[in-house]
Amino acid sequence: MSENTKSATKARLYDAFAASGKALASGKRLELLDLLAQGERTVDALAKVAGLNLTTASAHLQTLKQAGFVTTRREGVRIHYRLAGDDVAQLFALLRKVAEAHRAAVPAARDAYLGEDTAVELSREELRVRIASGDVVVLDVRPVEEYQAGHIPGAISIPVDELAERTNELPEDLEIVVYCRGEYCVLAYDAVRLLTDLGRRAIRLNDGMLEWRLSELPVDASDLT
Amino acid sequence: MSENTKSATKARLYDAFAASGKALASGKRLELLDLLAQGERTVDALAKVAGLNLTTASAHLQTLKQAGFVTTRREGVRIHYRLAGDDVAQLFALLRKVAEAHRAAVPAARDAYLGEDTAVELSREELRVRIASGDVVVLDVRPVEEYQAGHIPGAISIPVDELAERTNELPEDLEIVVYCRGEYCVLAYDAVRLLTDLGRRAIRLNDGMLEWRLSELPVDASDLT
DNA sequence: ACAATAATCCATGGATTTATGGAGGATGTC
DNA sequence: GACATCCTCCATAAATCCATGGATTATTGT
Repeated sequence: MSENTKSATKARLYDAFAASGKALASGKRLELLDLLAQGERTVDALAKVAGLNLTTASAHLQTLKQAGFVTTRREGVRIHYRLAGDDVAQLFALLRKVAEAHRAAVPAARDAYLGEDTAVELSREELRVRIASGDVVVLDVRPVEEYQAGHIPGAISIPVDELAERTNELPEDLEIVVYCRGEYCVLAYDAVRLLTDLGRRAIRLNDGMLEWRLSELPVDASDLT
Repeated sequence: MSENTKSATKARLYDAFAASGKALASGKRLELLDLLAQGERTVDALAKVAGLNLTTASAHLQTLKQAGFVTTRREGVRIHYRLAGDDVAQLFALLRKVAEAHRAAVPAARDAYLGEDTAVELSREELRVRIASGDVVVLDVRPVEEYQAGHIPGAISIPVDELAERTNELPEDLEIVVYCRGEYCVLAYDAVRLLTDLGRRAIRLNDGMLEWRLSELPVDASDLT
């Protein structure tokens, strides 16, 4: 192999890796990955939740598919996208972690979005202990589909936008541990603020379903729809 | 916070992550990361090794710096770049792993570059056992600077382009275990082919220094400049 | 102060990417 | 078969990225 061919094939290999890197180079695509990490979804549903034009969403999903991050499954007239594997979720989580650790802009953007919440949080391990001892109730505030696709065993599902009128479904004497998609998901922050304002004892889980799944803790799924 | 502001701050957070993702979106930048994972280097040195115009290399390094992946240190007239942390190397390694697992183009490009080598390889654990039993010699074929920045304890340094005229430095009776930068580094492949042609018993370590470091195995460094 | 070296900054043209309408393909319903 | 639905493909204009040459800044040596 000549030196020229060699450096050309080398470039091709790095470019092949970069093709996957490119898929991580757009905020919208990361948002789609974040949603897909919760379970599979149709193009239409993803577009709506992410606030994207259908065509644009489809194009981004094609890019993710090219990168090998997602796979598709046709069911009748609609196409369901899902993550190609746990390693993809892991890569996504690590990208966020590294970015937060080394870029000042990230914590700033994070606080602007989530609210600069110094409130106490519970770690996964603490939560498991307290579930076992039975002195807490676990609340999942994600949309119902995501709860059905997989949730912490024993968790109650009340999507955050229904929470105000459904607080009566929560026992009054127990502390409420709230979680949602992951470390940067706003839903649990909002829910804790709402519950606290209503005089309930509510606390946030450190992170969310993404990290729970990645640490290989048990996950329950509903058979409904 | 209004719904509009909220979705704007949400977009800003995802875009902040994507800014780091963008740094992974170019083959040249990945090549620079790969080099930096071996130890710090000046802009000029990086440009030469990666075959880049100085200006272009500098621009790519700025991008990596913006992403938080590298930091700089000035020493007199030159500026040394280095990885911002082990987590960056980990992210890089995971990107490659995920890309290889889910994109057919990657294994193809890999074989084209490295040669479709079905030869036997040694895992890190096997190597540690055989080092302990003393029936192998470990050979580092990376450039000397990289060896000096950190190598497997006990390894001999002979850069691959000096290997042909320096084989006499290797003991004749022992099997030679060769390693270089990492899983996709061509140097050890070339070295094993060369040594085998010369009638030596040579075998490749599974991967290289990158993975050795990430698995927190002991690393030696020379004090020589 | 002056020159030399290393790296960054700036301007530019060419290639890619992104968002978005509109056309077209696949599937299911009537 | 006609039609509706969901999604992808195509064309296009705006924005961004990439490589490169020339100017500029920071540091060291004379």
